[in-house]
Amino acid sequence: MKKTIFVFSALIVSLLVLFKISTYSYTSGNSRIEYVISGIAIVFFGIGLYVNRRSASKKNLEPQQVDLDKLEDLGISKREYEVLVEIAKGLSNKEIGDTLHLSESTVKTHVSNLLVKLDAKRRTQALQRAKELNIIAI
Amino acid sequence: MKKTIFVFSALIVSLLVLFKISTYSYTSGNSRIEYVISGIAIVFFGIGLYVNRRSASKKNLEPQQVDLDKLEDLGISKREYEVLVEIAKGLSNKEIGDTLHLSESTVKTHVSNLLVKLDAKRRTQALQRAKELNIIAI
DNA sequence: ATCAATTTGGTACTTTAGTATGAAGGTCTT
DNA sequence: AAGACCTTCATACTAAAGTACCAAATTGAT
Repeated sequence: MKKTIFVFSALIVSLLVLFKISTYSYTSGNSRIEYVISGIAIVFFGIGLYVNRRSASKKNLEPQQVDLDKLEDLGISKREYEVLVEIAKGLSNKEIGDTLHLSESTVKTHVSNLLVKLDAKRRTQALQRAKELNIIAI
Repeated sequence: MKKTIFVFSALIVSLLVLFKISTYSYTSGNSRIEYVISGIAIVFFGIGLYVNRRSASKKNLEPQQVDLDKLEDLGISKREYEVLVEIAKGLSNKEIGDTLHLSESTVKTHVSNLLVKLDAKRRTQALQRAKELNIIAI
């Protein structure tokens, strides 16, 4: 939350500076108050833009972030999830067994359980469901 | 661009209203100018937030746009691409045939050609390659 | 009109994928 | 310790997926 602290600090400083400017404007000449107000409006409009740009760029990354809480809801175990990730890479059951040091039989068991838990008939459908549920990246 | 028009209209109206308030504040009593300025700051900060929220939600959709020029480079025909899209939805060859009004044989032919053109051994690997090449959404 | 590529479809075959069922060891909780 | 769940693996089977050829109608460009 470093960004939040920075933004709020900037807000407070801007507020103080503008208060002083407005006070100065008042004592020296009133005809410039409109300009000061315009300046304040522009500055805070810019700050509003900046703050949301930060949070927006965050949100662009979040959709590719996995929602690991949903795994518990779906009853998907760690090992099953590991298999799911390898499926997403386009590997066959045999290849998944090699990379995770499992027999093809075990992989098939995990895949079968995944299909039930993801309510899918095929591994491609499982991938599509997993993407919908945000439990795998991209 | 209806949103842009609305936002700028709101900006102009806010500006006019705040100018009148500030003028009134000035003639009736100067002690409230700080409050007016604070109000202006908050309002324009909020407008800045709103404007960026609109444009941010637009940008979230763009990265999932397909790069159709690459299809020519890869030699993937229209029909083959249609089959690829259905594969991404998790459909079986039979189901793809039903939705595209093709026999399962034809779908198999298209899939086989896709696998060669995408340099994949399986349909799941084809999906992963297609995502890498940005030729399918999500 | 001809040639190349696309689209469609078939048969026959091999290879993966997926189901069903059983079993055994490990872990964690009550 | 007993029960529940996870993990591992096996066998036997069915169902898809994928390959290899072949063939014919369609389309697009030269």
